[in-house]
Amino acid sequence: MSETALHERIRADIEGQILSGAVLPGGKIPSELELMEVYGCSRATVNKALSRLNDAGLVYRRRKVGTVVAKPANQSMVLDVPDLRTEIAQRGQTYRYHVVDRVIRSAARNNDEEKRLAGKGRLLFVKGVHIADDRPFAFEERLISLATVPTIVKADFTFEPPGSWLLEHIAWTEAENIIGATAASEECAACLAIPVDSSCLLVERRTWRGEEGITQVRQQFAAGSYNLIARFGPDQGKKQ
Amino acid sequence: MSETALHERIRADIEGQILSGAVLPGGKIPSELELMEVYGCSRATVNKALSRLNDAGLVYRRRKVGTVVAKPANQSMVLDVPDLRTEIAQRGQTYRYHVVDRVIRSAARNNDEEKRLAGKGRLLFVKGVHIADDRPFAFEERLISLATVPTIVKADFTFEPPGSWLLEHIAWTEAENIIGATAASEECAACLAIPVDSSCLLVERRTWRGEEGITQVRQQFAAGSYNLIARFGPDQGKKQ
DNA sequence: CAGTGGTCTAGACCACTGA
DNA sequence: CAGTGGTCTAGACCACTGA
Repeated sequence: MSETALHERIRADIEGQILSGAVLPGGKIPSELELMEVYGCSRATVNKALSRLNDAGLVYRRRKVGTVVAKPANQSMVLDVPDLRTEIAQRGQTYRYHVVDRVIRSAARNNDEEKRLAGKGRLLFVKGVHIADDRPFAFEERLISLATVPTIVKADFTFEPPGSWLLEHIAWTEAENIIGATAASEECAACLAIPVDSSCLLVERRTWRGEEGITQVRQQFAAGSYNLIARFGPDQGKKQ
Repeated sequence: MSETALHERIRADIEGQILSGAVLPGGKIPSELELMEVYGCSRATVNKALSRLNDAGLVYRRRKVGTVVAKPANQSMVLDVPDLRTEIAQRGQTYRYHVVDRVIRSAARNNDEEKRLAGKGRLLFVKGVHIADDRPFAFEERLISLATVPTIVKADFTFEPPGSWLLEHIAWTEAENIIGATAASEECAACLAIPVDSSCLLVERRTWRGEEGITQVRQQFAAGSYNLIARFGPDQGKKQ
């Protein structure tokens, strides 16, 4: 085995040709048979390289036609949505979560979204503040489906905030984030120690496991105190 | 060949066991040799299934140890960052871009970021407002590297806004978005027809082609008028 | 029909790493 | 040392699809 695998070298070669513009969108990549000769390897190896490029969306492949460079209509970026406790710890700050309110209740009768989340069970509502180095950092209101996550009623959130607890105990299969701005309500402003109506970053997230809703959460951050970062680049694909 | 490929069936089987919680994080997936017997297939086939799970971050694999279910630390979502003109058109609204200012200048001497973007060339600065159905929608300040994109000096932005022009004419390989909130400045408030200091969603984006900077842009949206949406789900991975 | 990719097999040698 | 994954080969049959 050489330093880097051959299939990886082939993949990088072709990716380079695409990104440098040497092969334009719509342009053809050599067929697997041709690449076998160029690299003096088996078809399985070039197939692996081309399949990865296909998975990454850089090319598409069709029988008889061959492998073609895709158009960069690809405007999707990768947004890391980290656990707040983890993120604050990584900054070297001390983390604390303060529970403002904690109630078990049924879904509101006039709220279809809550009813979908609750299913046939009840909801745990938790309101709290994330605190970094004794300064309030995020105001959070969260609903959790007890039908999906019954064991969370025993959790102690002064020890571990509900978001982190859920991450440790439940695998989600689907999530949606809506990111916007809002003006701080009186309660939010009091919790974050900022003036009423000042500008806040607002993140609303819903997560599911298959068809079952797990949680929905609304987080507010004082403007400038926190940003989300989304990236697109060639250094993707490294995990764990 | 059956309806779905065998490697895909194996992948889905194991994914199901992970997502349902039948195998917990840290739990072991059978070795390739064991799975060969279970599914009565060759090692290459189970390897392909397990490799895809590894790429997706659901498991990690180590020699001698085997394949282990990863902790769901995997909090990366896909954020679509669409072209504003396209997005407004898709909503069925009429789109217009109003140029507030347009200047060609050198990088500011005390601004390292501008100097990196400019390289050895000058910068095109464009300030403008995106308008949907005659209502101001976004306030935008943009710098474009003329070293990288010299032909943009001839573009008519009343016809096509600079962001859309760039999308049509330049392929980028890397992009970074910083998403936060801010309070509207006097100028921004005037352009968006909102009160000074009201809450705005702020998107700052930089794009590169290889090592060369293409553009950096700062867009502000009145709170509530626009949201970004990021998703994670099983319907990912379909491209083109 | 003929070219191209999709998938699979049976086997091989090797690298890494826990015991 | 022994088990496990990483990679590769040479070959096979098939499905799809443009000409």
